[in-house]
Amino acid sequence: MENLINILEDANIKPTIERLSILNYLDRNHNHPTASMIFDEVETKIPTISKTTVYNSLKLFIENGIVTPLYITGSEIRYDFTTKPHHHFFCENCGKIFDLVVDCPIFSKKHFQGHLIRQQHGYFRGICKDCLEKEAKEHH
Amino acid sequence: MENLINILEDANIKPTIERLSILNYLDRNHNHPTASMIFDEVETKIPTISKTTVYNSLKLFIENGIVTPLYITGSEIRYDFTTKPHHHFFCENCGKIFDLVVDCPIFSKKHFQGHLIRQQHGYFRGICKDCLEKEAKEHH
DNA sequence: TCCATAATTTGAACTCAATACAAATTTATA
DNA sequence: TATAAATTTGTATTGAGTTCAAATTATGGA
Repeated sequence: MENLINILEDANIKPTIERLSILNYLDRNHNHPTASMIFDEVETKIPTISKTTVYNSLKLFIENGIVTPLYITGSEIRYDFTTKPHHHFFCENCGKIFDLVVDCPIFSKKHFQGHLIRQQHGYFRGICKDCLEKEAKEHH
Repeated sequence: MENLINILEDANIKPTIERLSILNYLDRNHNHPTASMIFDEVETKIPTISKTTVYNSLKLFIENGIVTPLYITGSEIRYDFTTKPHHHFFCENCGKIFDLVVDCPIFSKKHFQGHLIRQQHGYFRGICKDCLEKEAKEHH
């Protein structure tokens, strides 16, 4: 938790109890949650917290580069505690989003064909390994 | 237009005047439009068309693989007349989405780390070449 | 400690893309 | 032509995300 305070302070964000709790959730859950998922869990610890605070905090985190928004499902934004760049896989069956470590030669470039690159996203859609195996078992 | 009829029939979609008009728009405009942009233009030719028909048609096109939905901006879905796989660049300044031709070694794989791949998306965010040049000119 | 100011949080109202659904219309089939 | 099926339409609804002013909390000086 001390570590999370430092992360916020390094990003010039005052570490309020709400922000810490949200960041703590993201730190413990690398499952690319929605704002609702975050709210539901944090609410059990801070019953007075509002959804607006969750959105406000996430916006702050994004603006300061410690969280990355993922536009993958098309229905809602997923939030990713920014670590090192990686790809994502979205299972159209179970809805889970997995991290994929891909050796991508374009990653890390700051300029490309004259454009300034700030963020890079690679994501795949399909059926995940787990769902494929379950399916195979059912048809046995 | 004859060509578009074939595309729909090959996808087992009855080529109604509404669907043809929507596909015709996507064929003429490779600027990754929103459903609203499509509706606004098609409405000038078919004044009775409804937004629901636009959404229904796009859904049909997607299900049959002739259109790809892009979840890039986070606020609305963009539609891409499916041709060959390519990456996208989203300019955070002007909002335009460009096609990027990238030599990507992962593209075309049908399986990856045990997952079945149906779609692959690579997109970049930043400031586009045009906006960078305008900015440079202003600061002269 | 007290007070004034600033920062943060809250909750209700609102926006808007997308969906649901039943009625109306058009098209296909017997 | 009549009946059924497919398509379109328009209204109502959903729900993630935003707006904004009031309430609360934190900060810093006297």
